[in-house]
Amino acid sequence: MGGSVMRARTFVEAALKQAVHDLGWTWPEKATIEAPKRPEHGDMATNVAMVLPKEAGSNPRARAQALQERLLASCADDLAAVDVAGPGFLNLTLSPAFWQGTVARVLQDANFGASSLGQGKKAQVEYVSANPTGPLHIGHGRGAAVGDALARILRFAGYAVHTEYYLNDAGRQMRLLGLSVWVRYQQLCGRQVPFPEDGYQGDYIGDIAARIRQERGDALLAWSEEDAREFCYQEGMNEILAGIRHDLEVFRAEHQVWFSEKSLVDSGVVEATLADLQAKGLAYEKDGALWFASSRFGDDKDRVLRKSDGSLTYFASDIAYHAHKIGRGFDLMIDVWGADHHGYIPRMKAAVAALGRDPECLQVILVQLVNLLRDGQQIAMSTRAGTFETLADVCAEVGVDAARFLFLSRKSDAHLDFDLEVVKRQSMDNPVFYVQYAHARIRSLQRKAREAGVALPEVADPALLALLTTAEDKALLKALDAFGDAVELAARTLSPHHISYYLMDLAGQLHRYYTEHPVLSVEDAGLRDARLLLLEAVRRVLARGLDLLGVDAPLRM
RNA sequence: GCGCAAUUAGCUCAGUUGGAUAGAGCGUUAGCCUCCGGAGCUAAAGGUCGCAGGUUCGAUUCCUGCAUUGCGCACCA
Repeated sequence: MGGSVMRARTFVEAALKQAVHDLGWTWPEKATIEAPKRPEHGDMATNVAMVLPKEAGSNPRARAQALQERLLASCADDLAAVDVAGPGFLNLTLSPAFWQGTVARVLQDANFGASSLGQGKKAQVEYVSANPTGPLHIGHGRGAAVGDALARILRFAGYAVHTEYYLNDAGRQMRLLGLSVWVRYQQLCGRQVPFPEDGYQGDYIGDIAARIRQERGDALLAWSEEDAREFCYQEGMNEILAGIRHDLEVFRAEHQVWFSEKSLVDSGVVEATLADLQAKGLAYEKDGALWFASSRFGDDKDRVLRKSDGSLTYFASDIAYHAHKIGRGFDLMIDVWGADHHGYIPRMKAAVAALGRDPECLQVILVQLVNLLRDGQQIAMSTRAGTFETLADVCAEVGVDAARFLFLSRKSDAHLDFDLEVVKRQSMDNPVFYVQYAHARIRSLQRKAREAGVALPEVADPALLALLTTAEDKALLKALDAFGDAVELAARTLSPHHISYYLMDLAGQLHRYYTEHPVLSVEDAGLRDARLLLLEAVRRVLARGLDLLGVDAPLRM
């Protein structure tokens, strides 16, 4: 077997399947292969002997013993031990050489840990998509971190990923934005105009109005009400949007496409989609409104598409948008939403079904609200500006790395306390420093080595790697080997936090190793070189893992 | 009232195709610097995985009921 080019799980799976096949049995779907928690259970364990059909042999333990003999005969070089345990578990211990080969695999493969899970399928991640009516706040930041990390992880897992921001530039909120700016402008010009009750009250509205007045003077007062409002809306949205784009760029959240809702309406895609639904008999007129028969696809009730006053609901353009996505050939559509929109999922899935697709093509990631604190005291999240509530302000205070890592250290659908003082702290309260420190420590060691004239060996010679024999060596090697498993888990479950947990574990292994084993001060030059190679492999995996989260891997701290 | 989610150590949380004695950090306690960065490491204490049933060789994981908490239930966005 070619154990030297495979990850442990891949190797074990192939060897086991071959052994099962050789014995004339078929691999059961329920069989699992996993790294056991307890070291005495070997490096990899399988329940295959227990879940094989009864007719395959007398009892689980006997089947396990047959497999044991088979494996020892065929893979003696890579297997140090095969044990039958408990009710029929098969515990495999891989040879030291196999684990040591992990260093070479990492150093030779620039994409170590990458997966072919996605098989090149087209996936789209739509995230943030906040209405451009004000600056992004901390909650949007969490959505941005999750969406962006998801895109990075899915790319690494073999998907062709596109990222997109859906711009709600049509509808009531936008009219209200225009009106809010217009009223502020008039007030600046000395007109006594009452501010609309549901208008946007943030200071940024006044700033926009002031800028318009600075550029145009009182000229707008002579315009028609409609023209002035339209102008104020355009100016307001453009300025706010520019701010959003800037904040996202600083936050390292990339959107390849900014998709305009207005363009959907103007180009007739919305009307065409509604007509299509009607033609299929899935939309109908009632009480002067147009309804979508979403209850036929599992939703609680039917939903309005066009109100009796003739205006479209947001749901109508949302359906059209997803029809457009489907038309662009995405196999997987991922929408990142605020968790308070969870009630919206059944109707959106119903829409996808009505458009003729498996509703599973749409995966909605819910992102819970962020509780912003300072020293345990909650910071009010009002619409007023001034406190540290915008994403930009928070990033300026705690840094992008710390903010992103914290957002990605928890399941997205769980409440999160974001304490500004804790996130600034450089301790395990704030794991980003723990992981980054591990990377910086290795860099520091490599600097020291260079200064001492010690070069990293160009090839990871198995004879050198054979010197990596301690318990800490093996723990580190196994952790490196497991990177691909973490990537696949994160991609499969659309959960970036698995990468964070993996990195905290790997960093912990590194710190332990560092404390336990000297590298440069060791007598034996061969052992020194072997350890340098191992640490470079760890550094590369740390850097790649951090990159999947959009977090910097620093040279020094 | 209906629906969705959550409930794991004192605190904050991991634990996804059901696996062997349930994990991490913080906090607490006791240790580790003549040595490459102590922003680190080691160890201890700490649990009826909300409660009660069920499914099976085996359940924190799957099913049912109940309790508590949060969110959602518009011709709102």
